[in-house]
Parts: sequence; C-alpha cells; structure tokens
Amino acid sequence: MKRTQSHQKADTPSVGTVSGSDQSRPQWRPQRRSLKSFQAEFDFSLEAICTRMLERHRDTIRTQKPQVAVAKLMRIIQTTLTLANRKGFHSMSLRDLAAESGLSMGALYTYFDTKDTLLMMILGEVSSAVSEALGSPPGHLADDPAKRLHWLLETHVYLTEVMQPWFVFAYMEAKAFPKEGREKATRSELSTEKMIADALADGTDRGLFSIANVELTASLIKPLLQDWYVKRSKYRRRGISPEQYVQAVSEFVGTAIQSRSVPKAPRRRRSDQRSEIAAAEPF
Amino acid sequence: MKRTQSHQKADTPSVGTVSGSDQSRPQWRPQRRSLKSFQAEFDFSLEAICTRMLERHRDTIRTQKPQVAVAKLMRIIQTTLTLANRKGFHSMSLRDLAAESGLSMGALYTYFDTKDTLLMMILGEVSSAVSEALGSPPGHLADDPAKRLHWLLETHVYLTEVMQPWFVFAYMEAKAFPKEGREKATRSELSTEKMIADALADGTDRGLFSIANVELTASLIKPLLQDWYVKRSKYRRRGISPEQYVQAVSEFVGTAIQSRSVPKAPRRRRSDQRSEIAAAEPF
DNA sequence: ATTAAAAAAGCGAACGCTCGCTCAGTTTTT
DNA sequence: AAAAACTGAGCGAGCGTTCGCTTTTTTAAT
Repeated sequence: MKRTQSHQKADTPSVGTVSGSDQSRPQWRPQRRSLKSFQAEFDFSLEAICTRMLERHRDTIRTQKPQVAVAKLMRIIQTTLTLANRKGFHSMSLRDLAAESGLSMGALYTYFDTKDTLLMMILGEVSSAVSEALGSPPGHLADDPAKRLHWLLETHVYLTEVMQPWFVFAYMEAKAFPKEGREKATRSELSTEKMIADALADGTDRGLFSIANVELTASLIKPLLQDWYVKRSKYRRRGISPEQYVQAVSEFVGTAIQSRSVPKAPRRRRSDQRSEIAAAEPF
Repeated sequence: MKRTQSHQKADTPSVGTVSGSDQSRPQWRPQRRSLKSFQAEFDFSLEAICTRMLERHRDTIRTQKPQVAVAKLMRIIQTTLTLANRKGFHSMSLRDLAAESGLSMGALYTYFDTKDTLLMMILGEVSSAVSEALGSPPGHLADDPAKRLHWLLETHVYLTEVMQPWFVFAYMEAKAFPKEGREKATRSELSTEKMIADALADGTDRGLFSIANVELTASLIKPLLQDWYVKRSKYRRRGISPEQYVQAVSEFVGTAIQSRSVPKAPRRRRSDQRSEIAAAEPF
C-alpha cells in the first residue's frame, strides 16, 4: 500500500509495513494517480456535466438546439453555484441569478419549472458523479484492502476537487432538499461510508488492519474527506495540493489503523514514563 | 461558574466505556472526565445560557422582569434552534417562530430588533462558550502535550454535545452571517485549531509525537471534532456515547501521531481492546 | 439572393403571496 | 390609574412564477 514512499528514504522506520510479503517485495511501487490522471479518466468539466444534464432533462428543457442549451445551462449552473455557496440557495433570488448570469427571468424558466427543480438538477449530477467515480473500483484492487482504501480516499479527494462547488452546494443545502433529494443525499453519503467500512473490515479480517470498531472508524474517515471540499479555501491558503492532501489523509488513516501485531521496534524503557500514554493508548 | 475540582466524584461512568481494571488503577492514569463531570464544571444549560444572554443584551431587551425575560428567551431560542436546524434560519419565518414558540410577533420584537440580531445573539453565546470551556486548560497539563491534546478533544466533544443545536446552527448558518459574525466564527474556529496545533508542536518537540506537518495534522483533527455535532444523529443511531467518541477519536489520532522512536509502556493486547469496545456498545 | 411566413428564443412587467417589521390598541400587572 | 406586557392586522418590499409580447432564427417559396 502507500507505505513505501517515492520521495523518502526507503528505510524510514516511521511507517511499518503492513505484512511480511510486502516487505519482501521492495520493487513494488504503489500506483498513485495524480489529479491529472483522474481528469483524464473522467470528464467532470462544467460543460460535460451540463451536457449530461441536458440529456437527462430533455423533456422539461424547452430549448431545442443542444449547443445553445448547454451554453446557457453552463451560465445558469455556474452562477447558481457561486451565489448559493456565497449566501445560500434560499437567499439567492432568481432575479439575482438572472442578472448575474445575463439571462432574463423568462429564459431561466426554459430550463426549469421551479427553483426546487434547479436544486434537484444540481444534486442529481453530484450523486451520479459519485456513483460513476466511486462506483466501480478497478478489479485488481479487490484482493488488496489497503490499496482499495487508498484508492477510495484518492478518488474521493480528486472527484470533490474537480467538482468542489457542486459538493459544497450539496453538502450545505442538503437539509433543505425536498425530502426525495434529502434521501438521495443520505443514501449516497452512506454508500461511500459503506465502501470505506468494507475495505476496513476486509483488511481487519486479513490481519492487515487493527481496528476495534470498523463502522466507527469509517465514520471518522468520512469527515476527513468532506473537509477537503467544505474547507477548501483553508487548504488553498496553506498551499496544500490535492495530492498532498491525499498523502496526508492516507498516512494519517494508515497509521491509525495499521496492525501492530508485528512489533516494529524494540521497546526500550525510559525513566520518565509517566508520559507513556500519548493519546495513542486506550486510556 | 468556576471550575470545581470534583473530578474524583464517584459517579458511575454510566456508559461503561471503561474496562473494569480502570477503577483499580492508581492515579497516574490520565484523568478522564465524563460528560457528567464536564456538566458539573460548566453550566451550559439552556436556562444558564439565556440568563447570560439577557445580561449581555439588557439594553436592547425591553422586558423588565428578568424571570419573565429568561423564560421567554428560552422559548424563543429553543424554537429558533429547532426550526433553523430543520430548514435553515433563512427559511424559518418569524411567523413560524411566533406560532411555534407561543409568542406573538410583537412579543418577539421585545427581545431583538432584527432577525439578524437574533442570529448574532445565538452566535455570540456559542463563541463565548467556546472560549470559556477551551480557553484555559488546567495548568497541570502544560507540561504534558499528550494529556493536553486529549483534554482538548474531550472538552470539545463534551461542549458540543451539551450545546449541540447551537453548534450546528453556528456551523450551518456561518456563511450567512453579517460579516462581523462571519469573522467571529472564523476567528473562533482558527483558535481551536491553533490550540490543537500547539499541543502537537509541543509534543513533536519533546519527541512524543511523530508528525510531518503539524498545521496540516491539526487541520485533519478539527473535522473529527466537528463531525460529532454536525452528524450527531448518525452517532446516536449507532449508539455511540460522547465518552466513546472521545475514546475513538483519541485512539485514532493518538495512533496516527504517536512517535514510534520513543518507547511506550506495555500495551494491552489487541483482543482486550476489541472486547472493551464491544462491551461498550450499550445496545 | 430576396423575402415572407413560421417557429423558436427571449423578455420583463405584473400577479399573488409571504416576508420582516411596526404600532395603535388591548390586557395584565403593579 | 399608571406602567408594563402583549397583540395581530397592516405596510411596503421582495419573492417565485407566469404570459402576452417582441426579437431572432429557420424554413421555404420565389
């Protein structure tokens, strides 16, 4: 798994390998996808999403020419995400939206029949993006829980990086969804957590991870992934790249769950061991 | 409203997170506060908060008799938190609030002059609760970063447990704050992160923790604390008590950051931990 | 190429409603 | 009877939504 690290010396004791077999295969390199390679794999550009959006709502969108429709949709959606993320979807009036996007009130209603419909259209793209990106992990990861977990973290970060405003929107407006949408959001969220929990459980069964409560641990990983898009500006301010964040979360999680069944360092006693706990030990 | 050093009170840790051996252990073990002991130390009941609120806004609240004012304030605030957390503060109309709280429109305006003022009053109590509870960690933790970190996690979880609707409110409505409030929220949030970072840096300096990037690690811990109140219902559904959550986060974080070059006291066997957690599940 | 009819796209004033907020009047407390 | 507390209809503003109308584009006959 991501224990071996490209730009650090190989014998760093700080990270124990997970299993003996890994140790005996020094040439193995984890395949790390970069943000770029993720973008090469999936097209989650505004234009691509709006194209899918148009297809999905051809019956309700009254504009005939696809080109025109997609172009307008892009303006509408872009503006909606900006305004809604700034002051909330409810506080964004359709007059705001019209003025900012350069369309008229009437024109807006060519694309949706209700403000709530607009909200649901956006949510729909978010949730379908999640299933597309996370839905089918590469088959060769099936037998490696650690890699699969890493792949999940990585893919989630990259996806939410590429569609950040969409995810913030879905996250913040979730409670205002017209029930159907709220359930959709809940379902989607739980399914992600389930994938994480499955990888954790699998790894625990194989003795790779040491996890007391798989479900609870999965619950702790989820907010780490959400923080990337919810607090995106904080990380931008600090100059953390998506790749770095993946690395940090991966290390953080990996160290926390790694199996300690194989001792890695001889335990030397020191005198002042009142400080033994570190937060690490169960108190 | 000062600290009462009554940690040693023999109230049973009702939740049963603690293994039986704990009670027989001498006091070198870190003192774990229970939620109950936290509540004994600070009074963050609705009534107490509304009393402070009244004092802070005596000039703008037109009701004369404190008793009456506090009682009404409690109804107003309680209802506001409920409605706002259900559908958002902006979507909650003052007519909703009046009807649900049993007051008239006019009566509401005895307590605030603007809907935004109501929002700011609530935010004010949240941020002052944060500084009261987290502002001055017990002095005897100054020399022990691990304990101090644990204390921070613990106190944060207990505080947000006791004031959960308040924190959800502040968290969700933050972006709609009238700038002054938004800055206040940001400042408060950053200061919490700073406290965590300080403990981490301290521990790293002393060789207790092994942390590549202290700031980034602190950034990863924060969302773990926020998840407790933002997704409170998820944890309730799964029967996780505040004490258990503290335990889980503490373990998770502790393992992730612990220095592996520094010897630790003998750890309990894995199976012990596992059964401890399992036994801790209330249902 | 010109042009006229038809179709599509675009527009924004107007409608009914709900909002935050006020205040003249009523009820309750002192 | 004075003071305090309380009331809810009413105000203007702004909301989501509609629709008769104008403008632009397409089509097709000349």
